[in-house]
Amino acid sequence: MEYTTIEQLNKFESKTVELKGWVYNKRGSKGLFFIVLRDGTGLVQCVVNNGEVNEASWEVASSATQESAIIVQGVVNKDERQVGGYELQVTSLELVSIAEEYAISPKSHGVEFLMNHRHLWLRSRRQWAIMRIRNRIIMSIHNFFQESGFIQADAPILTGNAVEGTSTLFEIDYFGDPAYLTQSGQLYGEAMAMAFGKIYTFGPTFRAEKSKTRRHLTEFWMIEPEMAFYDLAMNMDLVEDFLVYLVKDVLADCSVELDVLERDIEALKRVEKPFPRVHYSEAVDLLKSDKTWDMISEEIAALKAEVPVLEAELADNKKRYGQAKKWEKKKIDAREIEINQRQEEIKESLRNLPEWQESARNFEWGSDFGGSDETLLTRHYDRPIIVHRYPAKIKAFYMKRDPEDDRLALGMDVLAPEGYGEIVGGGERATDITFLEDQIAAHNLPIEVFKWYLDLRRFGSVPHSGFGLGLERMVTWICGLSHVRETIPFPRLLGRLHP
RNA sequence: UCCUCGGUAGCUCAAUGGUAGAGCAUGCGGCUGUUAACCGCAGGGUUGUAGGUUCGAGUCCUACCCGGGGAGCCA
Repeated sequence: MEYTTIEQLNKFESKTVELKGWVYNKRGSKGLFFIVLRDGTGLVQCVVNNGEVNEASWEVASSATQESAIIVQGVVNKDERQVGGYELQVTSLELVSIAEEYAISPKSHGVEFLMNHRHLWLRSRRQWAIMRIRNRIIMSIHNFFQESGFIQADAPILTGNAVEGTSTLFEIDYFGDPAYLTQSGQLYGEAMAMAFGKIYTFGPTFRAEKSKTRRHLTEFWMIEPEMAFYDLAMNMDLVEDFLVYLVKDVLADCSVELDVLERDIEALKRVEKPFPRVHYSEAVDLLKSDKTWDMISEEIAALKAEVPVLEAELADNKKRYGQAKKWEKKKIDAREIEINQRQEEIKESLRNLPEWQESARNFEWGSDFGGSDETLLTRHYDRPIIVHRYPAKIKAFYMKRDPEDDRLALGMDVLAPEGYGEIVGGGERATDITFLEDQIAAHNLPIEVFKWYLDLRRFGSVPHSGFGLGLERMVTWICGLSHVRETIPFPRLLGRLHP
């Protein structure tokens, strides 16, 4: 008998194995129980037959509650109908510990409830799939850079100054002096690139802005490569290769996870080189175009047409309800909830879309794109796009100017498709010390704290570039989720510090 | 900070201003191939808080508290 994990069951067909895990779900009848076992690597249905196990094992099967810990021995059978494709015919069962009444039942729950039980919610199947994909992406990130001659070099988390002077940071007391939790490893990354050539940082990042949206966390993980002797074009080539590489790995290794999440694989398969490269001015024109206006009008019309259809179904269901059998009533009730939720979604979209439409049309050259603008831009394409050369005044002080148009900075953002928006921000850095000194003054930043940074331009200044990838936003997009909060084990959000 | 939507049983949700309900979960009973199993029975409520309007408030009004979504800002 061999102890193994659910993930490895395909190597033990028709053999007897031992599994250790938790009861994910249980159903059964007088002499037969179906226990869905969860061990962290997957799920498997264990069949306990009264006639085939001893009394002690049968007692464990009858008394085990949801999330009770058990050790199961049994024969592995291939069964295509089951989750994971295998089933265990149980020969013996041992109870490790009985679980109290479990809060998260197999039915649906609201966001607040689940967030309050995040420590338990992580055991659920969707969360399992998301965390495994997160893990796969992290591994691929390291592989990509390590294979390409980068070394990982970490930037400090505690800093004495705000990097860009724009964001609101978390302030702490550092032995009597004010200090901040880092909002970016950027400047340190540049120093390390001058030391090692090509580096990447991978660590937590903190933003104290009071953003309450599906794209924001107050604590998130960022990957920031920085490369000496790279210009903007090379930087864009790198980010393109990088993202294609990550998506390919997830598609190759996480088909089960993507399936659990019901992710549209085709959308991910379209993530191929080359990504459209859209000049800021071009993006502004597209945003203000009739094409964008009409696209939204069509969407509004489609949503408006959906309302009477839903209402008709609701009325029809109500009519049938009186005479419906019990199981039909349950179906009607469930459908009613679905319809109500859909109606709320439509209402919200109908509130938002006209505003988006107006704001896109009235967009002024020189402003930064808002969340809705990014969504609208990406809807014109089937894969990520790279928007480059933004107005300098909306970008950080260290951005190099476009030699062909001084109003522009050599920055670039990658916008993910399907409405996911900005996942990468980066660009080519300024090399001229006088320019940087002027910029620091123009941004009202204290020159003293940038003394060390300016040294980088004093001793062998070279063209260099880099970017930052928001891990959680990447995972949200790859998994096709509606909110970043599910992409990190214990999300920190505005108003959320526990558990 | 501002805009917007919401708060009813442990959970998810119903309830033209007129007797607060259902499903799940829990307990008991039935069923040897179930797939969020099913069937029967039972327990379970100060409708977020405080006021107000009314013969009568879950429903209308005011204030506050908590949560969702969005703006600003950003990965």
